[in-house]
Amino acid sequence: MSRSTRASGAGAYARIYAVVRRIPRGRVATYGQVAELAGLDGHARQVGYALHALRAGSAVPWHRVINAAGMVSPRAVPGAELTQRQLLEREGVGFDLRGRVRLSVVRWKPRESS
DNA sequence: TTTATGGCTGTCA
DNA sequence: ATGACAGCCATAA
Repeated sequence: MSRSTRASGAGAYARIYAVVRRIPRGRVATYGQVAELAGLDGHARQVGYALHALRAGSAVPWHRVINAAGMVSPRAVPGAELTQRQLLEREGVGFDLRGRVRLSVVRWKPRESS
């Protein structure tokens, strides 16, 4: 890091992972929400990239992070969204007929002690 | 260094 | 309610 340490540095990733890791099972959070909690308020996209950088085996439940529409993003890799959906369903997250979750119900609420 | 792309979001029709 | 467009910004090449 020759460049000075700033909020938008590589440390941002660790912060994002920390937030995602805090998401309890059976609950989901939107990219924008995670970004805000990670201090990257407004940089929802950055969260998506950080999660994309993760690899299988990471302790980060990336599948619990979805977009503001309440559904998994149609990533470049076909089938991946189905995998995320299955993981969520396995945790008790109910999906809509259109493949959307009820954010009003499964939306993770930080602050409150689970 | 610049260029191109992207796991989004919010607004308008 | 859904569908389409533009904007923002960091990462990777």
